[in-house]
Amino acid sequence: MTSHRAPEGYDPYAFVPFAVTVDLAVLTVREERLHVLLVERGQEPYAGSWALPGGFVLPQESAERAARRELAEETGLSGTTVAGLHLEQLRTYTEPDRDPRMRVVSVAFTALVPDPPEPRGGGDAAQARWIPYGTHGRLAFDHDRILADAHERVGAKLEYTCLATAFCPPEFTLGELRQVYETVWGVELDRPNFRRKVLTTPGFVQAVEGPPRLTGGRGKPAALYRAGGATALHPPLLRPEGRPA
Amino acid sequence: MTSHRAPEGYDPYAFVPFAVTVDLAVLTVREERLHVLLVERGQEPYAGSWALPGGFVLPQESAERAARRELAEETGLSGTTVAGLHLEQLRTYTEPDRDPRMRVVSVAFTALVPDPPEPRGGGDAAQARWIPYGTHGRLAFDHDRILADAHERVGAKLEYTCLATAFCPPEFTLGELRQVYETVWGVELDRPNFRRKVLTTPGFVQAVEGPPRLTGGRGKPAALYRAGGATALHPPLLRPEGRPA
DNA sequence: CTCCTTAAGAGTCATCCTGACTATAAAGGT
DNA sequence: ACCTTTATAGTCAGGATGACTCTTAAGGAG
Repeated sequence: MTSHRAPEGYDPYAFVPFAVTVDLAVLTVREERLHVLLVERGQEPYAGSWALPGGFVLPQESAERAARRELAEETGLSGTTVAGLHLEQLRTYTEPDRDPRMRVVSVAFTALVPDPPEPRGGGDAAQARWIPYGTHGRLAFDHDRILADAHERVGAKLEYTCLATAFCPPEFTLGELRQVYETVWGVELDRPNFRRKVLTTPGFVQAVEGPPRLTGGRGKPAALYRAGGATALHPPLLRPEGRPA
Repeated sequence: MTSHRAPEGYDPYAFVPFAVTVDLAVLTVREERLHVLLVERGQEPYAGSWALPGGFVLPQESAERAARRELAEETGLSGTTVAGLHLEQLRTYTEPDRDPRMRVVSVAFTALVPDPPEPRGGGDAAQARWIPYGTHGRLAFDHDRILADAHERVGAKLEYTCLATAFCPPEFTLGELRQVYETVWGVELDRPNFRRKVLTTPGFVQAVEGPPRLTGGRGKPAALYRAGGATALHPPLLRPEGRPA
């Protein structure tokens, strides 16, 4: 069988049309908790339920472009801000009955954002809010599954990439970076060991000149760092206890 | 915006229908080389070019079911054999112009098969063949990209999962397992160190009772092993030289 | 039959990385 | 003045790894 032939010969409309959507698992760390951006659905099915933001891919868009467009619409972030965000394709969800209305294939993305702005309630959603991970009830469609997959994926990528800096503002302390790991993994890490690991990995972070940040927090003021150029972590920074599949 | 509303209100047919296909990067290790299952396209576009096997997702199928069905059709493997194969969703390719005929979104899968049967030339493809990785010319559509992504993904997963056993027959020697790593990574590994790592990782492999395999090869006969129950490798078995992104 | 080649398998050793831990410095709160 | 909190420096033992050496057991060439 050739790769792209329709079931009944070549005719673009000889088969059931699929709708293609994107769904976004937008994660952030706020006040030492992992938060997810959710929208409240305004219509059936699942009216009143929380769902991941997302929407249809337009005729001339790639899925990633659609994801960035939807993200800007939902969060009120500027287009240039959204353009720089870490956005990664997670997986595509294709179960025939995942949407009761019609056949919808959804390309899911994960986005990591630093210290997030409060989303505008506007747009087309009834409301869009940052919800602490796990405190939402059941989400619409298969979005529970998507969100769980996103969490697992992000947790795994923290191990062997420098992705954690995507949760941080441009300049951050090592304490804030450690907080990202602790929050996503749900564990406590040893401060000195974490520091040693980050600082001895070439290109993970780079020190920022100037005085320590004058923060309102307690304790000794911390030095500031920027994300370094590296993307991969060798050797990785493994989760304690070994990672169960 | 609610998650699944059509651009112009709710009407399943109010937007351009997308075709949804699956493409398969089926990899195997044969004669110390990585091979890919490719089909020769019988019609335009790209008639005469090699392409990844694949095809349209049928109305009541998930993408994974479609992938298994196509794989059975292309390779002539029995349904039960295909059911047990390692099949993993790789990524979805959605560039608007990736297929010149129409808007086609393709969900790509990676499959790993042990010592492969020669595919039947039958089916609908002009021919289906195992081709040594890299010796094919340019593939049709964006299949070069898909294949490269599959290679990279498999190489990465060998590091931190027990996936390598999916390339091996039910009973295999440590030399065969090492050959998988060497072939996919394109490096040579130290025999004793590889052996130590595999044997000290709980659940990676389990020894098979009985005499060593009477093989036609030279050298001391090797003991046989089966895949153990473990799926993750902790700590991972990292590629030499550090992995560039 | 004997030597050579090949690969399996056992073992050594130094180095690097990590986890656990102690200690000091510098801020805010009471 | 203390106490709490956090950053930062440093130590130390054990595990994992990379680079080796050595022995064992097969096939092939002469």
